[in-house]
Amino acid sequence: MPLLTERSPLNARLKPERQAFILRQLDLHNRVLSADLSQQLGVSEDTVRRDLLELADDGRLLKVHGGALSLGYGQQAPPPLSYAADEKARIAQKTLGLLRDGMYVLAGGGTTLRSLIAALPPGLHLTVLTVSPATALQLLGHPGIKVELIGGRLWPETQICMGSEVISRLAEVRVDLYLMGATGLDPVRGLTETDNEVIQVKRAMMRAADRVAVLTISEKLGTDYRMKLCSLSEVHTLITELDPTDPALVPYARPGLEVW
Amino acid sequence: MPLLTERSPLNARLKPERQAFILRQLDLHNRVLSADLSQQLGVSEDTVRRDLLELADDGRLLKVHGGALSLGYGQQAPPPLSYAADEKARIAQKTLGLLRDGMYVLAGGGTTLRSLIAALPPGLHLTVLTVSPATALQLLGHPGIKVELIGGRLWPETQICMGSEVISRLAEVRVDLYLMGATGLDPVRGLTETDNEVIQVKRAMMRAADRVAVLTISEKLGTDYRMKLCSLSEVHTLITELDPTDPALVPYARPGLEVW
DNA sequence: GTTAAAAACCGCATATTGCCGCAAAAAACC
DNA sequence: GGTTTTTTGCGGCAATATGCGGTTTTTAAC
Repeated sequence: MPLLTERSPLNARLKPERQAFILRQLDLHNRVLSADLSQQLGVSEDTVRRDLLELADDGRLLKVHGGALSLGYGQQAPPPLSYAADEKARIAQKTLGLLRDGMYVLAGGGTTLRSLIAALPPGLHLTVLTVSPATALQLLGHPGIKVELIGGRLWPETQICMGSEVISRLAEVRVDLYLMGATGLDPVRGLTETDNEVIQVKRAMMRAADRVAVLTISEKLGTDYRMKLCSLSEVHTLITELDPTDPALVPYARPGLEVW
Repeated sequence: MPLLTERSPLNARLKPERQAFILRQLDLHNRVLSADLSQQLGVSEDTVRRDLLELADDGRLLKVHGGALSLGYGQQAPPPLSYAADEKARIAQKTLGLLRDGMYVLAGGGTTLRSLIAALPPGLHLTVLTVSPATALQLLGHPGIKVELIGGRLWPETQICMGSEVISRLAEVRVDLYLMGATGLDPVRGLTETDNEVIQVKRAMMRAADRVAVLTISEKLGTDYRMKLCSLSEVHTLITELDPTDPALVPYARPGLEVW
């Protein structure tokens, strides 16, 4: 048992100093262990853990079992939620009803998906596959979720990985559910997109999934674009922020398509 | 028994003198403890506390539990970029000398890499492969750069894709340069890591690259961790924020290793 | 799966610090 | 010299911070 060397290592007796030290270590190594910090700072692990909790509450780091991680270097700004935050939160809440513990889920990009991720309950255990690095990074904040990133050429316009490499990877997997964001959605034309590459990727994802759920704000209902992705009959669940009985949703009701 | 430093505390009995003394101590040490000041000044801790309160009200210092901190403490680790932004910017500037138009480059994760990306000139044409989604996303801001994301299981601890899938993908590529961040770097033990998985990925990247450059702030020089990644002889270029002639870099000088 | 170790959590005891009010002392004022 | 104002110290009490023992949860190993 080492005697206290007259003073703790960095004279970090004041709480702000301790916490600054912790953040500095995090910057340096991206991860810290409570046990290490306890020894370096000369305080009990309980104190370290309380510091980590405070810093985590302030959004300065991500607390995990045994220590802490620096959170996504870039996107530590928590409020990048887009304009229709309320609607998307409602969509997220409904979507939770689709998720079961242990599921394999494909997730696209888009702000609606981000909102869903923010609403995921801590206890949920999922394996999520995605072509969107942003989605993948955001999912890291949820300890129960395993994240599989499908790599390939990353395009600036869509911020997702696209290309033949991605398609062939998707052909090798099978998942329970595909959570898809929509670009254009019309009762007659079905789902439409502006980019042909995106269509190829989304189709590959649909083929890989037992069930396809489309998440979209009602604003996109009735819009269509040049390129057709698929017809509504290939979608199993449609989730909007509206009540399922809302008149705007009537044109979409059909056998085999659940409207939530 | 209070030691008399530089000035007899008993001479500083008047409030203005006491407060001046406190501010001087703060300038000197960036931190003061109420208990210490009470002893040094020969007044009660209550008086010290009242002094600190006044000074805090005047915005001259930051009062915390147990003492006070010099201002600017909270700004030491602002969210935008990590604390060693200056050093990393200098590293980035040097690293640009390694890059040529049309190159294929492997990039790791880490804040040093992010700083480099921020410093990339607009005209530069590169193809960058990376296992770090955060790095990939940041690169999207540069029009001239093609981004290839190597997918796989994404781990929260490191925020990079790791695993056998990544390794086998890396075995299939060949690039001109690998820009590597360092965890531990020691003249004797070479490069060391805390995580065995990371080592596997980094080794695969080294095998894929004609040239390996290690980017690190000097703070990491002389640190080592449990697991050995490789010896210094396998590194071709070492870039720090220091001048290449700096004494701290002397132990690293050897044939075949350029120190920038 | 089961089991064992580690970490997290909880409540509590304790020590330190902060704050309020008061009274005495000092200083300032007339 | 007497009065007023400021300053200081002290006691009591609340708030904070920290460590410790016990239990629960998580993780990892088998």
